[in-house]
Amino acid sequence: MKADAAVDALSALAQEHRLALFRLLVQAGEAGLTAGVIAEKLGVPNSSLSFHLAQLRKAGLVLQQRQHRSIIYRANYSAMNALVAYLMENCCAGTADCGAATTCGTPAQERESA
Amino acid sequence: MKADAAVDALSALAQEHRLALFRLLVQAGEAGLTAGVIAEKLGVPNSSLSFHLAQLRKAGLVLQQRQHRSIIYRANYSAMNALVAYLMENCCAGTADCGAATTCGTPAQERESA
DNA sequence: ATGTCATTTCCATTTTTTTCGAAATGAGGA
DNA sequence: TCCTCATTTCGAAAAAAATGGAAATGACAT
Repeated sequence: MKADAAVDALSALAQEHRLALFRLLVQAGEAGLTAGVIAEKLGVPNSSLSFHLAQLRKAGLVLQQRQHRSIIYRANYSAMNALVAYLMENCCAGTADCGAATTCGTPAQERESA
Repeated sequence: MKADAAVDALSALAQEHRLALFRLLVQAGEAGLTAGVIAEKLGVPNSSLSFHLAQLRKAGLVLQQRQHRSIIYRANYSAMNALVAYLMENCCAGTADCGAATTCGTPAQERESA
């Protein structure tokens, strides 16, 4: 993962409505949610929601798929995992004492292909 | 972790210089780095760097400590881990198929006390 | 083909964030 | 005490992001 992509992903999550939206999708799992349902749950106008969904999609954190008349949105778990790995890359100066068990101390290369 | 705190942390990381800075500290480990060294490594004016350090500190992602004439900055690994846990809270609708081994499927309560 | 419903685009406005030079602060060391 | 060096605050200007109503799009069903 490159720095630009990481900034895009973090910017996408760094907003009240988008963070709530992303967590909604993370919790919804494979089933996902339609734009309409999301707008209602968040209490945000459609035009605003559409703007926020586009940001998350541009950052690669959310995937969409048409289903009948609605469009279903899902969290992209692998993008999320890549972001976390990027943040913790080569952490703790190799001492593995930061508590990030899954990523700490692992060289970047090994993780990026996973 | 509350939503506001998570937005603050994500906003703090969602900026080119601050993300580079945080990763620098993550990789530096316990030894940390002085403000002066960071400014030089990032090629950012002191006043700008100070602004960015304050943002990261306000978000709880970075800790400071005076050492002789300089001030040493360190990444706050536990804040980072809490943020990741928040993002993945109750994920995948309980199916544990999103690859977030350490947090997926675990109820929020169990993790927050860890 | 036409109607209908879900979602997106457009636009102007408002709010928030970033920038950095110059001056101020603050903690040692001599 | 007084000097020096590291860092922070101030301030004002520039850049970027969020908002929401109204109009446009696009796909499905009849």
